Amino acid sequence: MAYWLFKSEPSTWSWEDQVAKGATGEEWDGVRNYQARNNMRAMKLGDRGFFYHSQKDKAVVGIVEICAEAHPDSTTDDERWECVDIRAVEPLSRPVTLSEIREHPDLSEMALLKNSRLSVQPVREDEWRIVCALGGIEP
DNA sequence: GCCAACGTTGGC
DNA sequence: GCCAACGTTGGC
Repeated sequence: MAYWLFKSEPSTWSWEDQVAKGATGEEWDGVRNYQARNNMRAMKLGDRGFFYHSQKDKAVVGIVEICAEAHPDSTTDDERWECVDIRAVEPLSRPVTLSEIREHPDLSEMALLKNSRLSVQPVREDEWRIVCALGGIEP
């Protein structure tokens, strides 16, 4: 199983919006960046991801699961762009903020810090475990 | 609201 | 295929 991180501005699409979609989930559409798209193409059914709120929150707030592998993005006719569907699994007991991640010595390699503008990122298994621990949930 | 970083576009 | 111009993102 692989791990990922999905970044969203809460004013555009928030964790609460994601939770409201329930087990059916929702397309992670609108991505127009090749690196982010390639990451989504690499995702397998059942892979897990962090849901990160950018802008005001700047924190990982929940766990999501891939519930449909890459398929054409319904918001465009441009066949270059694909997306996966994700569904909310559970919220973190407490959000893990960007500053906490930055301060943690074992999280310094996270794409969130190294490539802050990438909206869909891979997360290493050790990073996954640490952030889950900080968030007060089981990995 | 500003600005740095960075990805994309388009002219050459 | 290079690179300048431009647009967008996201932290501060």
